[in-house]
Amino acid sequence: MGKQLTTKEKIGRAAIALMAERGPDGVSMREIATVVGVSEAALYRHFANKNELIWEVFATHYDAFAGSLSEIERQHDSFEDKLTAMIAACCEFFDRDCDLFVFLLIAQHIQRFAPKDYTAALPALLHQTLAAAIVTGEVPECDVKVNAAMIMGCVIQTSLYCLYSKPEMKQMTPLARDISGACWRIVKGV
Amino acid sequence: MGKQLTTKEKIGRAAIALMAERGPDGVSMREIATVVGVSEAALYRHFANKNELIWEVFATHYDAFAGSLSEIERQHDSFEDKLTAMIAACCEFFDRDCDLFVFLLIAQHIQRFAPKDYTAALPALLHQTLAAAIVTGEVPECDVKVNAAMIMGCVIQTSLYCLYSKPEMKQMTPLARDISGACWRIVKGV
Amino acid sequence: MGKQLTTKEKIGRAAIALMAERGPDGVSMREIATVVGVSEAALYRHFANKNELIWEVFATHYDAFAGSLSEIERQHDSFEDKLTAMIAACCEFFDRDCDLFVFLLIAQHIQRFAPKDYTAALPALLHQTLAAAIVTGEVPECDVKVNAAMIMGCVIQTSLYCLYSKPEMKQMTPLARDISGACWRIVKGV
Amino acid sequence: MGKQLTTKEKIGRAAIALMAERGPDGVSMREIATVVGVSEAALYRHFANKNELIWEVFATHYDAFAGSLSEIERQHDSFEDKLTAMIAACCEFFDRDCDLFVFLLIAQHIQRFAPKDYTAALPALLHQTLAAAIVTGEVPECDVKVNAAMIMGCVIQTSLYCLYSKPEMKQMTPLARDISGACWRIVKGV
DNA sequence: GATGAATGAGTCTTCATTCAT
DNA sequence: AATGAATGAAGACTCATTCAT
Repeated sequence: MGKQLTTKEKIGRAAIALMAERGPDGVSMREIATVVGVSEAALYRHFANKNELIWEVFATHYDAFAGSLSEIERQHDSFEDKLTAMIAACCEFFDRDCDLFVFLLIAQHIQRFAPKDYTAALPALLHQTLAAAIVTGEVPECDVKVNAAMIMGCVIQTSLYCLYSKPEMKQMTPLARDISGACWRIVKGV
Repeated sequence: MGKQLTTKEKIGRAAIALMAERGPDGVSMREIATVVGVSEAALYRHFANKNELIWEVFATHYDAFAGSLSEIERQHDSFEDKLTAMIAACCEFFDRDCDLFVFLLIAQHIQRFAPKDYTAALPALLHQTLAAAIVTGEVPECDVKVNAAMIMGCVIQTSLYCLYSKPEMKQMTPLARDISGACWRIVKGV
Repeated sequence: MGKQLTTKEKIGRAAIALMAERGPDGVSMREIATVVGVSEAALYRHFANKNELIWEVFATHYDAFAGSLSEIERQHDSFEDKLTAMIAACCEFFDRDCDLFVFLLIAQHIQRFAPKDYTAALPALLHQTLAAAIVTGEVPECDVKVNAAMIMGCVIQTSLYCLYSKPEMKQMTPLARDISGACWRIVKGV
Repeated sequence: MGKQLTTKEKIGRAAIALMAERGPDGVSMREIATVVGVSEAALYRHFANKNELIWEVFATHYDAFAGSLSEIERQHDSFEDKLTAMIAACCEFFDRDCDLFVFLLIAQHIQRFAPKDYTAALPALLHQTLAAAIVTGEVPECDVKVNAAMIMGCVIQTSLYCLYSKPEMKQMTPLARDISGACWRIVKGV
């Protein structure tokens, strides 16, 4: 049960799968329609145009993912626990739905389709969490944004490594402890 | 003096500038030609087609950059010095020629245009350097590829942060010490 | 009534008319679209590409024509009657739809667009008919393929003569008896 | 000796070879230049433009061939001898220089490049020869143009048969007697 | 909800041709 | 004689989008 996808959801999934691989500009509406098995015109019954399709699909999943990470953050007390749990969640997410992970976190060009005042929720979450940890003295004073960026970099780049490792893609979950350990050392300083 | 660029070089620069921003698929030959100030057909006297233009421009600069990093690596003795110097070089490169840096290191989709047997020189360089440091005991045993990926992630993601920081782009060079410190802690372990 | 052509058929007719005159390479998709009165893009809803357009149009009509000749062949008993009737049919065809005749029989380059294993049905029909006549003793032993070629040559070249005869094109039907007489003499030998 | 071709001659030969296969519209100036081994611009030092190149190359060889056939015609007395010799000459020509033969006699579209008042010398020669034979009573009264067309058809279509016969092209010379015999029967009537 | 047909603008690419050197 | 660089026009084809049904 629950496997019944609406046409709109199918379109979203197809867009994600295709664009994870080739980016928004590399995927045509025709291609998406073909994969879904509907006519091109049908796409326009569900999304006003290509831009809105991309953005709506992105925003929906991005918000959901950011929300779940935020939830995880709230469920842990120490910064180290928060960090470890969030990174573990990212790794599990990658292993569960690699296309979506890539689409959300790696296809940078997606930003082009964002509304003017859009601010990315994920970096923001990391900033706050890190800032709070500085206040509590768990981690020493540091440039919050730079350190948040490095943490994201550790996760994203290892994902890319897993993605492109041949002959068959590697799993991220086994690397979760290594990554969170490294990130903890990044912020913990000397 | 000496700044006389050939048409071919101008085409390459235009392609880099445009594609750094929007990726290969987001830039048309017409656009490149317009920026350079020549006809579209003129591009084809210098590059067989769009794919070759992309790849030749990428490979030329990528090889040069990888070569210079390799040189830097050779000029230092301890792993910590190597790492610090290489990251500093990356930061200076970003500040000096941000478009090219982005085109080379961030626009991942470029890989699509690579010949079959292509292997990226930059990760390879990091792998070797790190592996050697493990042998000498400078850094403890670890998964070389994962740690190399995290180092690259730290550099790339902070670059992205600088790139998108408004109102005006930030410089990477002031962050060089922070980044190399973090990377050193990543690999040095507990 | 009944003359309502679908767009696809109109495209086919336009292609035939234009290519009969100038050959496949001499006619652009734009030209065909203009003649039909649709956009260039519309052609691609009906044919995958130019090659397939050419080949599908050719094959459809060629098969139909070969089929009708084959039917005529079956309806007659003696070889002389078969030959006479088939040549008469060719002449009537030319007079009825000169463009199509030229497109099918004269524009030799069409063969370039054929699938690998394609064998022309018309020469094959002539070969069989002639071979059968040799078996029954109606015509003396001879090189079937060479004689079939000469028969086709008589029809095609007189068609060309009619086509280019000025001021106004000549009719083939009045020449039918002359041509079939000549062809009969070719094969009957001394 | 004598194998030293001028650049202009090389261009002509290249054009013939390429256009015999794909027709004038199927061959680009670039292709010709590449085959000859000169730049495209060099072609324009020898021919004003593509049309003139095609026409000049065609006219030169066509006139030469028509002249040689005309010579052969003059060297024989009876119509049967003339016919036999001319057809033999065609067959030898085909075997000696198939590309040129095809370029001259089969690529019909060449006519498009002819000057306004151009009249084909080869059909004219046949017409005259045949008309003269009617006057002398060697062949019975008949439509000169139609019969000339059929004779040409016999030669051209058998050439096509040889051209396309696989695996390796057939020779025309062995068929010369068959063809001239057939042509003689065409015109000799009952 | 969905589709087939259509389109104008745009894609990459090739064309014949020119011209300074 | 020859060439490398250039170009405007045209080539085939794809794009996102619309609309009558």
